[in-house]
Amino acid sequence: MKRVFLKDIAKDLNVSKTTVSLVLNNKGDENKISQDTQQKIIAYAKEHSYVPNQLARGLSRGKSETIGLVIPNISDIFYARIAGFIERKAKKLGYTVIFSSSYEDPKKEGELIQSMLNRQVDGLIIASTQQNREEIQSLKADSFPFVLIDRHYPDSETDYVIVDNFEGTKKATAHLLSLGRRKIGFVTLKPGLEVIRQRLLGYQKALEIFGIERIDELVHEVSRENYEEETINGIKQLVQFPNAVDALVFATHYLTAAGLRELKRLNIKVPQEVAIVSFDELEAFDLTDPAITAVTQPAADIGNVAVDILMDKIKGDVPLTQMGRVLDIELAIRRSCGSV
Amino acid sequence: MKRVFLKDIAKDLNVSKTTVSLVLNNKGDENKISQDTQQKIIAYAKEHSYVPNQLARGLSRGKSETIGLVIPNISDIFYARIAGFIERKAKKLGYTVIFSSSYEDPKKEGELIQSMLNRQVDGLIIASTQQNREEIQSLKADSFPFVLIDRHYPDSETDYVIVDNFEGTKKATAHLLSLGRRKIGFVTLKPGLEVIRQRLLGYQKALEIFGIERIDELVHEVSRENYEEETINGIKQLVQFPNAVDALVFATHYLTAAGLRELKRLNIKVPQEVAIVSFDELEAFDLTDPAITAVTQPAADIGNVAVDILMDKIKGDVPLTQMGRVLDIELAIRRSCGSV
DNA sequence: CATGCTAACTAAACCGATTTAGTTGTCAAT
DNA sequence: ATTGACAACTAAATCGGTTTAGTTAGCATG
Repeated sequence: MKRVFLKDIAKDLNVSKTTVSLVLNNKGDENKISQDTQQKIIAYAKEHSYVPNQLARGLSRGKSETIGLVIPNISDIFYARIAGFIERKAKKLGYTVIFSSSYEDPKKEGELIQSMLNRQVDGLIIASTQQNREEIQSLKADSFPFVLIDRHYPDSETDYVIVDNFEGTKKATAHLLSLGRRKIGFVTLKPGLEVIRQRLLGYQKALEIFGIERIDELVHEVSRENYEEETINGIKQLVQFPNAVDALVFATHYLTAAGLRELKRLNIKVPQEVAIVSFDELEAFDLTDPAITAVTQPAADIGNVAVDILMDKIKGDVPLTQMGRVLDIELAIRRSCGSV
Repeated sequence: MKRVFLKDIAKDLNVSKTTVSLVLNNKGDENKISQDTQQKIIAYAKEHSYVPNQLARGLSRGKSETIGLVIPNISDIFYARIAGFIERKAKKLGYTVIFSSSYEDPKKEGELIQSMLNRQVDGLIIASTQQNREEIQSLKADSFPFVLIDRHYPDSETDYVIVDNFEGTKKATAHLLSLGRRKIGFVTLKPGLEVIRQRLLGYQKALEIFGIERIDELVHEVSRENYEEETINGIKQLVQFPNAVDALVFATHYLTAAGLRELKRLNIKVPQEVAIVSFDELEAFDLTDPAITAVTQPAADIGNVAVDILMDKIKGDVPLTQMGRVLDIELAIRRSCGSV
């Protein structure tokens, strides 16, 4: 079956391209194209299964019905889940999603954003490395529609959808404290991301509330590139005199997995000797030994709300106001914290 | 900073659009544009950070430097991982990836493929619902570049990259048999997918090799939509007289997770009373209680090989021959099968 | 001095749509 | 018979590139 174009339909039906275009875009009535002609065109289009070339349409309309998704890593289940919700909702609204992973490289992130702009995306959803203020500011200056998710620039006024990271680790840590744990370690990433800073602050806040002295040595920071090895080393230190912990809070799901692996290797009983809580989770955290208490993030909401806001921006319905949405997290209490 | 176009560069430098286009596409030398002019143009482009509009370029060249990825579900860690590898490799080669999830709906899958074609993707990578032979055949008939992954149409000659599903469950089941288990159940999806059929056949083959009689009641098939509840019911039946199993093979990672959850709820000791093996895995399967023995799939290879083949097709280097690649799986032996 | 070559460029068509600014024909009202 | 209104269309510009098929000027050659 040969592909047909507007031109072909026009020629075959002895009408102009304009007429065909108007009819097929449902603007026949408002442009007073006769019912007769409309029927003819629609029938012909259906029969030859005409579909417009999106590149041509995009070029001439200046919109591509595409949104770009820039995330740290599509293979991370957290982002994969969000991507799923974004795609589903976007598709429902007639948009296609193109995505790229930055792997936390700010330079790459910048290139990805540029590349998406060249592809004329109508809007962007970005989980930023947070080292690209310039880029983001310039999007804003051009009033290009975009929404930040998961991570935002606290002192730049942009639209964003994030979770309450501070509250997350605060709640997690407080839960351990309320169960009587007193030497609580925190395994986290080296500073750089605001989300990570917030998680540290939440941990510290909980200690403060319970009147527990902060011991810097109990916070172990690992690099993203080499987190497995460094987490292993961290655990080894944290379970030993003089700062042997009785509980650990992990700042991400993969740190938790790496940490628990090492705790098992060391034959340390969880939660009896060391209780643990994870910020964010993997799918089988309810099946691990022990099941892992975790701060759960509302991936569906993040995705859906982000698309909602972005669509408002694209449609231009909303004024200039920037909307920040901070979603609540929940603590899924399982066995690893020692409370069950 | 205002966006500049070819036209602007041409006007400002008093040359033609043609010249600018040729130079910026590295065709200056072969078209005898003087070094002088070339320098000027390149410098100007760099200074004003010119980047071509990909829609326009795509429209006029008939290529979009985009590849489409159609998978059942981006939120499934298996596909998310593959997507990550595909994206990384494609990006390296200058391609952008657009993706869509079919959620196993053949009709939707067909629409997604069409929609991607309208967007002028240069090629497609598809993990098909396998209910769209027509669609796939027509791609082939048009000699449109595409590669099937994970699932293929066995009797259609297309390019594909799959894993050896048959061998996977055969190996898994044989392992259980070699450990002395004799009443082995199989929890799987209702028929429909060739991969699922292959997994069933592999399970049956292992039984045959060991001279064990097949008992139909030991195969429990669940629907995708309601797999959790149906798996729970299945487990309840499979651990009871008269067909109480001493081992279970699960056909997918999520069936395994649901199954293990129920086994725990029923207080059945794994692997002592019932050993289990999973086809495919979740990230924390080495941390579960007990750690789950699983057939592991080479996501990186699937993604990379698929892109390799697709690029060959797009470049047109290769003749018409269709290439099928069946990748080996491995059995990651952990505690749930009772051998450690 | 006409001819041919080549280096260095360019005009204009084209990709496949959308959209602006008309045009044409019919009919009713004056 | 003229005017105006309106229904039913359409020609051509436009989006921002790529590419084909030239053109022009300068120089060497017989």
